[in-house]
Amino acid sequence: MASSNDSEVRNRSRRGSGRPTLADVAGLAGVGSITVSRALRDPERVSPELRQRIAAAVNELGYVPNPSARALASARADVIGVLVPSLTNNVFSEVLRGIHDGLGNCPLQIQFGNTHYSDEEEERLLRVFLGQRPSALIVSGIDQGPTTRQMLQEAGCPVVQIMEIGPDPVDMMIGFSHLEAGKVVARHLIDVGCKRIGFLGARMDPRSRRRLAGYEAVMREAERFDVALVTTTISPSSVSMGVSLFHKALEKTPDLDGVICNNDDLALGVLFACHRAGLKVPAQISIAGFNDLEMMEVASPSITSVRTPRYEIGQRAIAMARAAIDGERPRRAVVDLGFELKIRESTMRAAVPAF
Amino acid sequence: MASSNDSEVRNRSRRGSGRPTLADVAGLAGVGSITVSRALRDPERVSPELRQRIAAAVNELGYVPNPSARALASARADVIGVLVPSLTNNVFSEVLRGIHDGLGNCPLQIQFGNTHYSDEEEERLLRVFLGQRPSALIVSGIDQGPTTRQMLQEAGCPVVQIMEIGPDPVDMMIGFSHLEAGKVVARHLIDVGCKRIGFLGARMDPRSRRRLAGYEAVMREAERFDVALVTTTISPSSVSMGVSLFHKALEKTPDLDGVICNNDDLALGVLFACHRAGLKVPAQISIAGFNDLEMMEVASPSITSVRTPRYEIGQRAIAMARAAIDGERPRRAVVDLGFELKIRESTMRAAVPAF
DNA sequence: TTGTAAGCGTTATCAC
DNA sequence: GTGATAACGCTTACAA
Repeated sequence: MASSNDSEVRNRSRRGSGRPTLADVAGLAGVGSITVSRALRDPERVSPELRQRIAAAVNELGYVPNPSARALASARADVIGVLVPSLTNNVFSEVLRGIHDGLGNCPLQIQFGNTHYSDEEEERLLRVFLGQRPSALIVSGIDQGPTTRQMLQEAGCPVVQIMEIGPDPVDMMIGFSHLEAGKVVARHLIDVGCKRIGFLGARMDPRSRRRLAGYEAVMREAERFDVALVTTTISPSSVSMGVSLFHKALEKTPDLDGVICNNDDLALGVLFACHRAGLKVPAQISIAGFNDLEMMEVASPSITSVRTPRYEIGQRAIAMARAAIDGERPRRAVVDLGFELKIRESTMRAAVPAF
Repeated sequence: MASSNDSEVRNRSRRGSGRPTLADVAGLAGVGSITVSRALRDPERVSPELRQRIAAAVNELGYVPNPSARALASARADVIGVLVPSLTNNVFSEVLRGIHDGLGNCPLQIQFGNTHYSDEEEERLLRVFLGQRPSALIVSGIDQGPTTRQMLQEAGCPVVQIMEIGPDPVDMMIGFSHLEAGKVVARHLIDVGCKRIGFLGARMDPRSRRRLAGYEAVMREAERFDVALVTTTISPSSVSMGVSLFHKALEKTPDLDGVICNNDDLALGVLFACHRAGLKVPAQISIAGFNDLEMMEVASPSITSVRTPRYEIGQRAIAMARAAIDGERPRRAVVDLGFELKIRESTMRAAVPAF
């Protein structure tokens, strides 16, 4: 009998879930429970023979490890906390999909939090997450408030900021430059000969504002900027919001011949509004969106948009986090995944000479 | 000194996270740690005076409870496991949003799993979730495999099946009848005078199939059913898939004058395809979708669809789970949230006499 | 109402 | 390579 008193102790116990424990497996396999623990976590460190006996016992008992006990004993949970600002926005559903897929079948769990674009909520959720001693944290954006930022810095685990890049990462960053993206779209509309290029934006979170800043910079440089061309709202983005923003814009600037939308929902709304109003796209007005949702390519006309690497951001954020957890730590790494302007029918008109 | 040796023990400790514990709070407040535990979980059971001293100590120390320790000691985690088949599909993002919002700020955590429409994956994830001893489980659909169903039955916690209703709930159910929804749309297109009504479907998960069955039943009853009218694929749904399914359907049945789409993505694709082909909607062809995404109402023409209570399903599923956790158990409850046909321009043509 | 004692199931530590 | 022992931080059971 190699068995210690592990299992006897268990028999006397008054509480418990009734499910098999490490000690039960150990008893059945005739080894100490710590050996079972090792065999499960790092099989290399246990002799092949015991390894097999243990595997058999695990199978017979249908043993499933208790993650709470593991977390308590090791002072760290196999959980990655993920904070996103929205679940409605399909941009973030694709990020989440990338995160899930990036996980593969490694034994890490994802814990989501929806901040609803609120700094206070982000701080609150972070506090909750930190209470679990997560293995890593993934947060959206680079504009955390001072308290949140400090909490992240003192989190004691890898932190990945996603969606955007900037000069001063808490730890790691992965995304692209929204300012540049805004510039590229604006330049494109100027190149195809648009004179009065409007900007439509909803939500206007920090990333939206930076895309707007890119637009404004290019427009000023071309001496075409006009505040009346910018129409925004802090309300959430939607296709119908695209319709109403477009109507507002037309009221202010009836001579509009190009519209840059802060995302594809708005662009689709503008397209529908043009259909209804009998405006020819792109002959009378050009439309550009942002994110390049799948539908942009098959819309009629197809809509120019900026392809953003949403899925990749999620997937690689997890990869970076896992690498950091495993000790391969290129800390303070900033990864620029770039973006790609997809030029489509909605902006394909012959360039018009400047005068 | 009311303090026991709690804190002294802690000082000798060799492990630990360095973060304040219940015992530290107890020491500072001059009470036993169990009193702090009670004060935190059920303030009513502690005298106002101690309650206040404890609150002060918690604040001073910045104490955050350790959920692993709690879960281990109480043999149950404050976690609700949620299994959905997809994160891409915006139907489920709205369910998730409802779930999050239904939670409010109660101290329950959500653990998501994405089954990717796979029974095996569902079973695997369920096994993982069960290992955490969740407080409740929410699963999508009513077609779990036998193993999964048995695991759910033996889970020992409330189980809510969502999205659909059926005769034999594991525990609780909330959703609506997809068969009826399919029937209602088919009847509507017949009512507006369509003769050759096609059905377009992607993914074809069990709910899709039941909507198709509803369509087929009504079409047979009207003696208009024709297998050539049904065009489906097991590939995921998308707007571009709507375009290609529509092309396929037109090849088989060029006399198509109505299209019922299994969801709104497909319907949007059909609308775009009609635009490109110069087909007038609804004059030459009627289009109906499913789910009533926000964009259906502002599309041009606006698209008839079936409004489904996705957000409500999520929200009420959580409410039901919470009620059951709290012991108010109307077990084996089936809640039918219904649906609503939204008739819009895409099917608004004068009814044509039968001959 | 409050406290004591004894676990919950696992892992870190150190000895063999 | 393997094991006994003592935590990990909290809650249940029972006593006062």
